[in-house]
Amino acid sequence: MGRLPCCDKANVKKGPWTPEEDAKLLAFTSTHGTGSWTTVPQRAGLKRCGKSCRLRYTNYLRPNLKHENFTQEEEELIVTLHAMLGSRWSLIANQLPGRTDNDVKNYWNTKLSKKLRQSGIDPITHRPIADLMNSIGALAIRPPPPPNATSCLPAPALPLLHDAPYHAAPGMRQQQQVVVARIDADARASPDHGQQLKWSDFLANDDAAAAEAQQVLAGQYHHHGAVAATGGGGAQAAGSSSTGGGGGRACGGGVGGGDDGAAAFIDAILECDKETGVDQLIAELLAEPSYYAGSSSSSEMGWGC
DNA sequence: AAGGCGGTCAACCGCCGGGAT
DNA sequence: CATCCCGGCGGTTGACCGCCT
Repeated sequence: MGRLPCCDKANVKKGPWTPEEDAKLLAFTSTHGTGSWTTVPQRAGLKRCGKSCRLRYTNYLRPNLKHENFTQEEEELIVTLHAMLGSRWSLIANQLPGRTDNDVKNYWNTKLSKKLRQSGIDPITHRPIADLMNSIGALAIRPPPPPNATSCLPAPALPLLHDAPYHAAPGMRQQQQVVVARIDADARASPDHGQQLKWSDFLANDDAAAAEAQQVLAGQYHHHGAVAATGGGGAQAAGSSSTGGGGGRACGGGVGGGDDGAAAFIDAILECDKETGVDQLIAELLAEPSYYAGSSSSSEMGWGC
């Protein structure tokens, strides 16, 4: 059983707000305040869902909202905070007076993420894309093709040994999309194969992220000018690729810094491979031409035709 | 001129957490 | 403790607009 709808959808208007509706809502909120949104539509004489009223008010009608373009300083702050908090837009928006979470989210999705990508920074991890490709290239090992297979293997055939459940902080959810692929030999070759690396060992908890954000806002963060540089700064804020060093618990190293969970996790796996000699096996497998299809870059990565 | 296409952004949807009962 | 209700949040959608061919 799903939840009951928040309002009677049959009698509720949807779509863009008219100036008349805006005026009614504004008049009501200015005299009565916002109070209980579920009763606002009825009391304000609007055929709208309460949630719709709240959204319209907070994103558009609320006093002191900025409607002009984002400034360079705001851009840099968004990038920095996103590097630490992930897509927790309301938290980010709280640090930008006059901006709403919807504003920040839209601006990120349409402009900033693209800008970062063009600067060679992965907008999800805030690490240089080249680094990520190297990591993935070292990890994405594919099983030998079946005898009758064509030279093109589908990516989903990858075994996922470390795709274990973890308690991703909300801001880290997108990092679930990072596929960490390993070969079975890894687990067998490891003397500690009973233990597995887990994302959770490498993820910052919310408090830590929030604390760091506060440090940034307190002026302890020295940003690096342009967004491209700030992206690097984001990577810096999240720890360099070597900060995860020492590897994960399974291989006896220390746990990577919590503020760069994904990077530390990947680095720990690489470190573990080194200790167990699996990296040699991986290198041999990578050197085997039959694992690759064609010569395009995506094919070289073994991701299809 | 018209259709295709991509970018932008307001709005919706569904889930979640917290407070009230 | 369990359930309900509400507000808040993040992801997604779709309308609109301008540019290009």
